[in-house]
Amino acid sequence: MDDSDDDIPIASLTAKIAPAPIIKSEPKPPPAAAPAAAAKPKPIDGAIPKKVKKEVSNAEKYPGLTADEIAYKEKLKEIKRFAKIEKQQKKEKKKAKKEKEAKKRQREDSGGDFERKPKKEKKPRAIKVETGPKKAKATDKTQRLAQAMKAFLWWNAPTPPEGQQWSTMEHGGVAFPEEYVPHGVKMFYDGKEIDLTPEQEEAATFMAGMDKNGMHLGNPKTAKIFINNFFTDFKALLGRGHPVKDFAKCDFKRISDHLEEQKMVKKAITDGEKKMNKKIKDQINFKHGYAIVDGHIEKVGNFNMEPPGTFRGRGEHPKMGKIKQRVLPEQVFMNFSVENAPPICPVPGHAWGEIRHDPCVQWLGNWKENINGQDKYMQLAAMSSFKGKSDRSKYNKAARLCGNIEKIRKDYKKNLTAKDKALRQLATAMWVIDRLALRVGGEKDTDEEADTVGCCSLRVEHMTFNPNNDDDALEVELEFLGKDSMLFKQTIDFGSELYTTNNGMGEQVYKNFKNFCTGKKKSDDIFETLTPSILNDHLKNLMPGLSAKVFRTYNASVTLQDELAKKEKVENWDSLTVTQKVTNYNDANRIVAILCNHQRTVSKAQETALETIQAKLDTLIEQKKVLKKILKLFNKGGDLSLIPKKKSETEMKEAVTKALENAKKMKEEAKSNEEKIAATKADAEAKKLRKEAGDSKFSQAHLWENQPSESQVANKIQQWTQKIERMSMDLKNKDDNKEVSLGTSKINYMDPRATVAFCKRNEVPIDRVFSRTLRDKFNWAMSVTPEWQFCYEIGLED
DNA sequence: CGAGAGACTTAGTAACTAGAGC
DNA sequence: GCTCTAGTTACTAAGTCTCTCG
Repeated sequence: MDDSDDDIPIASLTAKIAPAPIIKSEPKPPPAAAPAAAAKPKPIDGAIPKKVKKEVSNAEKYPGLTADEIAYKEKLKEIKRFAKIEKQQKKEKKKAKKEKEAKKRQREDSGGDFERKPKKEKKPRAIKVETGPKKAKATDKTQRLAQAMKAFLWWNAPTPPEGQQWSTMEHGGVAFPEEYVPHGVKMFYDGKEIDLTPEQEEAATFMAGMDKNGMHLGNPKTAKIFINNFFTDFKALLGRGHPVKDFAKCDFKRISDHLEEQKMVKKAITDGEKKMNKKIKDQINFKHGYAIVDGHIEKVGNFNMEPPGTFRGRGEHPKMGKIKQRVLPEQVFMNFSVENAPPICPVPGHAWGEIRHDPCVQWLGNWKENINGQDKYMQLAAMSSFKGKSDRSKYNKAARLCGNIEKIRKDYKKNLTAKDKALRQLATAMWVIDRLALRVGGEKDTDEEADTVGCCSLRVEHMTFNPNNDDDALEVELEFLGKDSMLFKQTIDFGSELYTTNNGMGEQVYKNFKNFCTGKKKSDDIFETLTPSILNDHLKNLMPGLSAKVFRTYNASVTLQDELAKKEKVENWDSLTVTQKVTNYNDANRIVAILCNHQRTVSKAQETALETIQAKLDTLIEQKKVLKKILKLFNKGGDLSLIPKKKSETEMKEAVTKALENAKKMKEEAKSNEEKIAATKADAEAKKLRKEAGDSKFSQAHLWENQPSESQVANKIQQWTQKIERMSMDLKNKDDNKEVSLGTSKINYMDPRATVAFCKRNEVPIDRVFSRTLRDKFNWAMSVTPEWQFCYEIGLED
């Protein structure tokens, strides 16, 4: 890893550049240079501006070339150097291996009973002389930065002045995506080639890159919206009087093929190039990925400016497909402390739009996107102190709800039967938010956004009374699209024990809903008197700081804790393995995820994978039947020559090896793009062949090349029984969980301290339930005792 | 008081990568 | 040692909630 200080932007930034009140970047290149530069060969990856000093010497080395071309040449050189070193290392390794084998052969040739070389006499171990402190194990810069961040325990540090988030803050600003480099591949209109300007070509390329079977174009309804929006923006780019008028006549096939080819070229990347790319990525990361806040290193969450493209709104978003424009530095605001040097604008000839020094907000950068006119922010990462503090106080607030929940439930229980309709609606909504864990559901403009709802915006059409035609039941089917257009579809039985015992008031809620829906149109609001602010204001009166979303956090955390406690009470709990305990934890997690309606869409690939497992399972079952028949032959003294034999696999194996070797060779030798594409194609073919060979092997795995013995057959039957059992369990698990997303509740809803305490009580390593990033995000929660409980008292900590 | 700006949290999906399994 | 898959991370859309302003 390069440790030169030119890639450390922050600590040395202040020292390196004089503080300037107005931000200006390097002088703008003459406008005529821009299109010319675009036509130049594209650098392999994000071009890192070289030092001025180096540029001068390079300019002498390559007279007549532009800076970009020089940078490109230099990069190529470096890649070649890497490749050379790698080749050399391989050669040496091979040589060493050869020598070792030769020696081995020599020993074997001498009859195997060779005389061992007399062992060299061991030198007496030198007495270590302590020369100073032990040298730390070599670590790379990323690791050292991670250690530095870990060393800062914000929960022990003094807090900034009231209302302020920080006292000093400096950072490297946002990184911008590379300028668009035209590929020159034409689109066709009505069978004819169309010339496009780089800007138009870029837009056409966005469309060409869309997955035809993806979530936008794969669905006829959304595809129509997407294409309409795209084409409107595209036509605006083409200008008035342009021959392109009808989307149906547009053909982007050539461009999509070109994109496919580019992907293949990228796949055929050598190890040297991979290393080079990683190095470049690291450098950008060091430059923009860290901030210094009140003297501590903090990780930045998002420092890459969102690149232009098509807007991918979810569900039936009315604006999906519109072109998301490229954001220029002039549109971006930077926020940092006044005494620090401003981040350098990385785009030559441009400057930041505005400079702020506002310590009351967390954001480092801010810009507006052109689709919905919404603000976007550059912020610190989830593991930072900013996020950690707000996360902890979120969970503590939810814990305080433990001590207030009885009072709140009493309050809405009383109001459920109030004479005032508004009060009854308020109480009913509170019941829904508490018991069904729905979001509050703010008002939405369906011309601008997808039509999704939450509690306050529920409409009559979302409720079906008596869906099962059972007049005695108090059942209601709730069906609507929630956040991210995720379907919520549940039949609520208000008469069930779940909603009637412990002051559940299920029957009353059912009555209220019936009452609120009568005499209304389908498109009318159920709670016409209620808004999120009325609801939240009321909640605030019951408990300071309380809002609707706290109920989701509270319910998720309490549910997790209760479910875990239930599991830990099982008699044989202590004898369970760590893996079994983790499975139990995941089961509890799943209950929370279902409560919060956290879903994921099953992708085509996942669906195919499931089908493959099912097919394999079917094969195994068939094979077991065959094995049983063979065993019968033994038992009944039948003709053993009838036992089917395994066909030779050698030929196929050899073909596969040959194809794979050939593809590898092609990949290594590929220089031009055409060769790289050919290599990737050959590789795909070889892998296909290998898969076929694997399938064929699997289909006769139960057989033998020679006649088996009875015990061999019996053994195999036992093996197959176990295999079938394992595979069906696996399939069932995968099928049950394919649509539930466990991650969201783990990241946002369940108090991490409950998980940490569970792990400590049960000697489950924390990394079995929290990934690296989650452990970093929840670093403040790691020190709790095994007895820790999610309760009112812990909420009083801050 | 309501609308909307502004700030921050919550969310699913696409892309990437580590490590289990052959 | 290599591949494939499951788990993880990056990305950015879509919510909630507070505060200000007219």
